[in-house]
Amino acid sequence: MSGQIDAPGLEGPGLDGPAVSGRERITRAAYELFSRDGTQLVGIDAVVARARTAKMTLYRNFPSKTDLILDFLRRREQLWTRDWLQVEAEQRGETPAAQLLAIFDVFHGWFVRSDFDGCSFLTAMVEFKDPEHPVHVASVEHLSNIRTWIAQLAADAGISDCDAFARQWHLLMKGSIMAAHEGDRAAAGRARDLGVLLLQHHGLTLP
Amino acid sequence: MSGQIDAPGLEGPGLDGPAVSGRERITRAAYELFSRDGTQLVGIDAVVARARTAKMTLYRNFPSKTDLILDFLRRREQLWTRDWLQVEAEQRGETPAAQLLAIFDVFHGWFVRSDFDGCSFLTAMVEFKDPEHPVHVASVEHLSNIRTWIAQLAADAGISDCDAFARQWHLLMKGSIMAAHEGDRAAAGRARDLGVLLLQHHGLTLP
DNA sequence: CGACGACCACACCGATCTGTCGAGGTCGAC
DNA sequence: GTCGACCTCGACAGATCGGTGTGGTCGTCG
Repeated sequence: MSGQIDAPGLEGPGLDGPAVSGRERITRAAYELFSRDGTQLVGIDAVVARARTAKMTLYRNFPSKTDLILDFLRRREQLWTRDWLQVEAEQRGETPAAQLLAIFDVFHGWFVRSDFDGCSFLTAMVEFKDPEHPVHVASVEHLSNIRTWIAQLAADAGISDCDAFARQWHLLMKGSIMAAHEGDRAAAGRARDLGVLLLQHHGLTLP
Repeated sequence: MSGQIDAPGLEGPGLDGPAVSGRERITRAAYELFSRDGTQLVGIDAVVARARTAKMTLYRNFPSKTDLILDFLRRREQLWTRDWLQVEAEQRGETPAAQLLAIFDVFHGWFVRSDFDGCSFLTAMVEFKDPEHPVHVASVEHLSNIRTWIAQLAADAGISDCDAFARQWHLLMKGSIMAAHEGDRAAAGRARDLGVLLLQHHGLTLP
């Protein structure tokens, strides 16, 4: 039970772990603060204070705040994308098509959480609008990885031109997340309904 | 030609206008900088420098930077939403359904611009994640106004439950904008294709 | 034991942020 | 001419930013 993942990034021991020290404490503190409040608003001092470490400990492990943000995005991909979204969706659906739709069921549980914090990749991409900024580039890359997974599911479902399909499916995901940001708690269901239309358009019938 | 609007916010005289002074210069400078770079990254000094005014001129007209941002969002709704998006879309389509689809044609022309700067309402909403922050509230309000327009078009098209339809349509719009942020220049076409499916699902056939 | 390296606490740097103040300049109304 | 409204210019306040330096503490390991 305690080991079960029921929310993105909330698993594992907290910062009060006994033997957890140094870099790991900072990485976890940055994850909590960045995922909730974004990266621009949160200062180095806040990260250090939350990690209960010295500022020099941070700068001995990370060359700059930018590197800390990039590390956060990598961790986010591991905890949110892979360990949570992909595991949950593939667990809930039996067929690839059902797994695609299950993404929005998982999203629904995410959107109605009181501590819904949005997609860190989208947030970081918007925060760093300069397309050449490392954080922007990394965010686009992580988003692309999600799309690769979608494309694989689409291929398994027998959909031709699965790359174009994946971009459309991803568009629904991103649109629903922005709608959830606005406060629409039913956004996942709306995206799911559109997903059903798209799957039917590709000749897939659902149970 | 010169009086024709061909891009959001690029119409009208520049800052070099002769009799344009004071508050108006600041408002325009803020529009140019905020719409391109976001609101957090751009400082008061940058706005003042671009407007070629004194800082006191700004603070005599606006109580705080937050109020300047709120003024910018109101101006964005006038120039971008009403004068540009709504005018262009309703001009390109003859029927309400065609006007809805024309939104994505307009979006396509927007996405392929080299100076594509994204939706300021979405950007501001993400920049100020706190749901109670005045800028966040205002952004959600401006987004809601867009949806109201969509719902009216849907009602004119004879769609029942046009509010739910508008939320789905708006979801496609937001998803395509985020995809364009990622660099997908064909995002508008993908959203348009999904829009066609949605219209067909509501029993509408298109010319 | 002694050396080393990781850590902490705290002061500090220069830069930048929002916002304020005052002293003077320009110009139209009267 | 004179007044007053609006403007410009530059300095400054107070806070915070990312990032650095120092001095001292602790556990570990040769």
